[in-house]
Amino acid sequence: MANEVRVRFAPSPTGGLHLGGVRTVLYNYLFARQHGGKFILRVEDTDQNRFVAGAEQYIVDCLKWCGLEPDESPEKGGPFAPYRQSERKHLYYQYAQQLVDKGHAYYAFDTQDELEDMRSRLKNDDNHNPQYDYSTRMHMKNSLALSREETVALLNKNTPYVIRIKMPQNETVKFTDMIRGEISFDTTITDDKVLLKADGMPTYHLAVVVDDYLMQITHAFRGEEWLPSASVHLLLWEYLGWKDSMPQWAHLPLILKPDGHGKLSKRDGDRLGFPVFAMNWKDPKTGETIAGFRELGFLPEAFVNLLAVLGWNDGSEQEIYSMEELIQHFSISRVHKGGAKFDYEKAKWFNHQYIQQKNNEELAHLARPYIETYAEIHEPQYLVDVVGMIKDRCTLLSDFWAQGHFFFIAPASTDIAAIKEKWNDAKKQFFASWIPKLNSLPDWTHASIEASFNEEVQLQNIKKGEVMLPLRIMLVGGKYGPGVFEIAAMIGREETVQRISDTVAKL
RNA sequence: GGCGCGUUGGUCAAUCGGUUAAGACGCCUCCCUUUCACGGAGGAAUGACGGGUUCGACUCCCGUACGUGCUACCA
Repeated sequence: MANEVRVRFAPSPTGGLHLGGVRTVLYNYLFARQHGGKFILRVEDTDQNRFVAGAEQYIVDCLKWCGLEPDESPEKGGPFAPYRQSERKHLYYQYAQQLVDKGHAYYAFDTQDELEDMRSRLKNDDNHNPQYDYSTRMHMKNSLALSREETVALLNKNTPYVIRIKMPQNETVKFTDMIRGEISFDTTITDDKVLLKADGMPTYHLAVVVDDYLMQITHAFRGEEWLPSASVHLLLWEYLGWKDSMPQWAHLPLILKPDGHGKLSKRDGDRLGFPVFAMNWKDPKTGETIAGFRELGFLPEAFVNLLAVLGWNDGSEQEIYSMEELIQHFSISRVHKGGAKFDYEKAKWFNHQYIQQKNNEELAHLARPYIETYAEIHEPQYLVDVVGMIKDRCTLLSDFWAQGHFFFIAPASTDIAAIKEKWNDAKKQFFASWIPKLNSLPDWTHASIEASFNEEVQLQNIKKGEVMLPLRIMLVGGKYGPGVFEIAAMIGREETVQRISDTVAKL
């Protein structure tokens, strides 16, 4: 137990779960499984203003869909419960107080207005963001600048306050990141971060340290955006006297917008036409739904695979990995330092690969909902056969309808124009005389249909190519799909004849 | 502005001082296919820039540029 690997994913339940979040989960999960350790889901819901109903359940559902289920979580429980920081509120104050007692933190009574005032007063071209730090703290309303009596008086009057860390001056904080190697910061440049908010809730900075310690986290993986504040966390580990139990850090590279600047955000999805969230997310406030990979027709295995290799590779040429292979091959030190632009085309390629790998029974099961939205499926085996015939040309599960609708219902629209262009009496005659032959064909197989077609071509002295495309368009609606005689065999005699005569009538 | 982190084709990327600088996606050409795909064979396309160190740098060091992140009582 003492040396057990324990990692955690600590999302803030404020909305949909982003690609990058899922990748962070994945890397945590792989690392835990690889070391026979535990993967913990801890919900960081310390900001009550940003509470979003359903967001936590959504995250849990996403992890389930991806097959990345935690060993300990708010819903599952575990030896370090509760796993929701809002339910651990009572834990944090004592540590903040401990820091104040040791002189590493202090009470600050400044109101929002006073804070804003200081910032706007000090803001200039050389200082875009004035900080609450060594240079300003003695001019503010806090227990460092005020006398002991004044402080006590304010406290007794129940004046709202926060507790801030007192960042030391001119110290260098160093640590070794598992991905980036040695990283150092000058403590002077970071501000006196709020540790405990006026509502009694901890900020991320305090909560992450306290909970990582209490939950015996051994390795902490998080996004690169946390790097600048790592010095605060390191100092906290030290000041709280827990330095020896501090986890090893790894700051993951960001996933960037495919077209240029900045990290990928949910807005980019709508803008560029691809999903950013794992599953559909419906914002309970606006009612707006943001598309997810799942609903768009991605397989969870493909989604996990493509995320795994976005920023990591094992040095080989392998690109397709099962979860077991990922667990075996993954290595945090081979994760890239630089951010990666997300490439939706490549993402689709992965999904196509996984669709091809699946057997037809499984695929039929997965494609079923996408088809049932539009048409009734009478015979399960029929679906299985159809899926087998069209899976080559399906990249997303949703493609099964686009590529196979004509197996279930007559084409909603037929590309008449493409036939009309070269339509003539000879072709008209061909179909007119072929229909009765079809009606009297002794057996209805793609081979017999094709043989009959060839015979008729001979008889009418017409070029086969002249009538193949019209036939396809009549049955399918457009210039696509598997072999036309296979389609005819599948949809049956009656339907085939019906579609041919219906289309001919329109010409 | 300050500070951190990063930088190999359009994109994902291998290389861990000596290679004709892999591979994949996408793109282009051809083959297969009387459709569309799949598949097969080819092709175009890469070390930001400038200094060092070294017999030798994509690889190590330093600058510059560029990108990106942070700079909240948000995570």
